[in-house]
Amino acid sequence: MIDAYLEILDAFSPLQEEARTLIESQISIKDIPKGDFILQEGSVCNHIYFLHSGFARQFYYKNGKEITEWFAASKEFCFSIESYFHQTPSKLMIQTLEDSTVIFLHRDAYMELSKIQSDLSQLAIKMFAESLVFSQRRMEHVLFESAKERYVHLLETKPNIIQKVPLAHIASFLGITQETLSRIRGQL
Amino acid sequence: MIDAYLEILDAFSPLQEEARTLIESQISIKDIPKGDFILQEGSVCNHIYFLHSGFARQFYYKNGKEITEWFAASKEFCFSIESYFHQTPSKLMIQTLEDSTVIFLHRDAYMELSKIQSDLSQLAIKMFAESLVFSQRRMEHVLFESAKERYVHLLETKPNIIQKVPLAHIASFLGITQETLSRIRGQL
DNA sequence: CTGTTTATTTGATAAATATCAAAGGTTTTC
DNA sequence: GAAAACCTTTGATATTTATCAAATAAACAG
Repeated sequence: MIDAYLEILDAFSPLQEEARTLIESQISIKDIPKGDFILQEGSVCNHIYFLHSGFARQFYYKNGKEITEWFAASKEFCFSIESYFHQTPSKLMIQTLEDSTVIFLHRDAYMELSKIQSDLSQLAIKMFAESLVFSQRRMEHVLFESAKERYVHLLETKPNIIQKVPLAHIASFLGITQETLSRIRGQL
Repeated sequence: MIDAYLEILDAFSPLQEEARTLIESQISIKDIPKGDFILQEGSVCNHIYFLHSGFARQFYYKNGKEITEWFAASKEFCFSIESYFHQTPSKLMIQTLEDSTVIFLHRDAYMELSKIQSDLSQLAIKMFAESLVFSQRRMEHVLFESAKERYVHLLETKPNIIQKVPLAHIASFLGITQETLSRIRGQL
């Protein structure tokens, strides 16, 4: 399990033996049953989470409504960007939608090690850079595509999401209402 | 001029003397007259640009129309995230809207130095992390605020933009048409 | 299974924004 | 300082999406 994790990190940015050993020393693994929280509202996000298996949803409350910000599938990462970087209480929650196995990479330890081991700092740079590219692209979709186009795009990039997630969550992720999404689906 | 630049970097993430010296060795400074391009379409973005003075606009073409992605004011940074990280030809252009003085930090040299000097890698991590937080926040505005709210928010964060930038650029940045923006202004 | 909750669809209407067209304003340029 | 180019506003209408209300459909618990 850890090997698979290290391989995925290595594919991002190459890691020598030393870096791998350091990472191994700073991770922990937990099984989290369906419906439980990986990150709770109000607590500080001190880890980057990797879903070894399972499926999770990131969401927060806005005007009393749940807003889904992101879905993390198996072999993907998630964390609260703002809480992690600013060390503030998270308004974001991360909840499993299936029984999941999650690898926790501890922030402070990782940050410290990244100062003395350049493979680790390069990995951090690469990961945050890729997130930034990704975030930028999503912005473009949100600004210039219709609700229908965004839904189609989501289906293409996360085809299995439909089976796993209630419509309302997908709608809030797309920034539209549930009714609109239902009508869009009717047209396809 | 370079000192002011190093101070700003240092405020992001502390830099020892060695790191400062290395950065100084990798920057160049250019005066760029109003209307000229800091980054042209099709060329690879090999620098992070810092506007020592002046004002610039980042934009690209989508369906033949100019879309403004961002404005960089004096003492701010800009670059094409995607071109810089993926080393692909930029679809984004950066054009000055005033006579400007720009400090260029060279990518490859910086990346190499960041492997051997941890202040530099920590600076990169910090800058990209902050960009990510910022991008995330903008996403939230775009998804859940009306055109009017976004315009008001822009006025609050960049109050001098109105004097410097034609309406059409602001409208495309906000993801709305020029006519809608004109009507919003009429209501305020 | 059967009632209850939860999720999804459908309908009628309202609000926000886009589109197309044209009229006024400003700047710029020679 | 008049013509041209550019920028901004205004009007009429169309489209997209939200809102509110209700009807089905599916999942779940006892």
